[in-house]
Amino acid sequence: MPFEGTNQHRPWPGPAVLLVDLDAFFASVEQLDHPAWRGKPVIVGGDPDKRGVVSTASYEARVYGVRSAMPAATAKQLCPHAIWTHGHFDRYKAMSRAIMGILLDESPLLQQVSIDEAFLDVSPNAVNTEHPVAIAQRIQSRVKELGVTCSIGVGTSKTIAKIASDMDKPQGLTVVYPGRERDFLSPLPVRTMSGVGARAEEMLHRHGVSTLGEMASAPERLLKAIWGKNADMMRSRCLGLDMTPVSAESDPVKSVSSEMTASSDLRSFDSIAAAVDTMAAKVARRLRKKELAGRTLALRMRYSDRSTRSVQRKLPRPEDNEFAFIPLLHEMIDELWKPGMAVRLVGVAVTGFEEDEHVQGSLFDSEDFAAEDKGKHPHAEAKPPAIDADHGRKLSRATDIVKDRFGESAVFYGRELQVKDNTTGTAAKNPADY
DNA sequence: TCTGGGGTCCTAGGACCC
DNA sequence: TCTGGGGTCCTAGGACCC
Repeated sequence: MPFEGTNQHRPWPGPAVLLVDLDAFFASVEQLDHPAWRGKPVIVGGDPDKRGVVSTASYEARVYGVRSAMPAATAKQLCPHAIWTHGHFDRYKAMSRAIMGILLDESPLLQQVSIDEAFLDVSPNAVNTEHPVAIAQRIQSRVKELGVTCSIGVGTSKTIAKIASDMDKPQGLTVVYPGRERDFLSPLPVRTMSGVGARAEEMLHRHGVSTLGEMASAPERLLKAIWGKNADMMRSRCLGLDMTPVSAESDPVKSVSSEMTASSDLRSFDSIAAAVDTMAAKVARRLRKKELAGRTLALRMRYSDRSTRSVQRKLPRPEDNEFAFIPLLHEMIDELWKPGMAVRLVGVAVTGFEEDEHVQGSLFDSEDFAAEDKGKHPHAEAKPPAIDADHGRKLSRATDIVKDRFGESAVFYGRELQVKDNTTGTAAKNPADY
């Protein structure tokens, strides 16, 4: 194989990028923490009987055809004897941090893509004279000492490293030497390229384009129809001409959201409002933790036929507490839901963060709010909000303190209690529940 | 009781301004 | 009375990623 092998004597001029991908990460951590589970099929995911999906399957479970994102009910049929867990996210985060620390030992140019994936720029230069393959091998052995494994792709760009990392799993090391990029990419199916999803693949196939080599010479019109202004970029990536640098700076957060699929469809305003209130409280709490406040509030619903609709509204000013969100969200429910409709998912999102603009309580702020609110809603005086903005901020900070001390499930709002049994939402994510 | 949750980015249409 | 575009902001929907 011209692209594989780990011959360190072959010179490596120019840029070198690694993509480090942790193998079946969540399942591997579970097997590390539960010695009795090692060598056995382990599935981390939601409940098979509550519309859950598979988050990660161990390689022993993959033998049975179990895959990530598969309905948990399907996975259960394929592998009835699998060991099942909802997972321990805080534990995975801690392990991920430790592994990212190992990568940072090798190069400061680390771009973490997700909890289990990161790019690392290890281009040889005056400071780093070591061969990229030697660095990759050392990373693999150091990660293994922590009790999990990783696969690594080595290439001259992020595109190449990413695709290479997928070629041989688990514990693979795939190297594409400089100058070999086009030959490596050209025979691969279009779907292997990041950015080509189900929809793009289908359109490409319909036009007789099935490999990256064919995509590189596909008509301008076709690529434009699929990727718009990114068409040229996608074409050059097929040619191995990706220049996107590994970026150590993390992008600012642009939205914070929470959604929940009910284990059975919601059919009343009260049950929908209860779920929405819970989502609003979760989003608000995460906003406060991140010291963010947003000006745009969005509500999303998925109906029993799986169609989805959303509405969004501007707030008079940036907010970070649920008492500012909930009255508005209840009005938005009326836009998306009419009696008789069955709802399987509700989601709440906040966007529109202005730089450095987390809001702390101020008397002037709450007067501004009242004035603007009156202007928009002429009848506001007849129906004052149950909790004013200032009181809401104080109340939400008080609940934060209780939750920090006693855990997320220590505080519930009245409506939340009604749906606690009915949904697959917050309860499953809370480590305290296991 | 098949098909999650948390994100980012792009597009298209309408409002609005000049 | 009939009529242009460019720019920007907002909204809703959808593709895609892990």
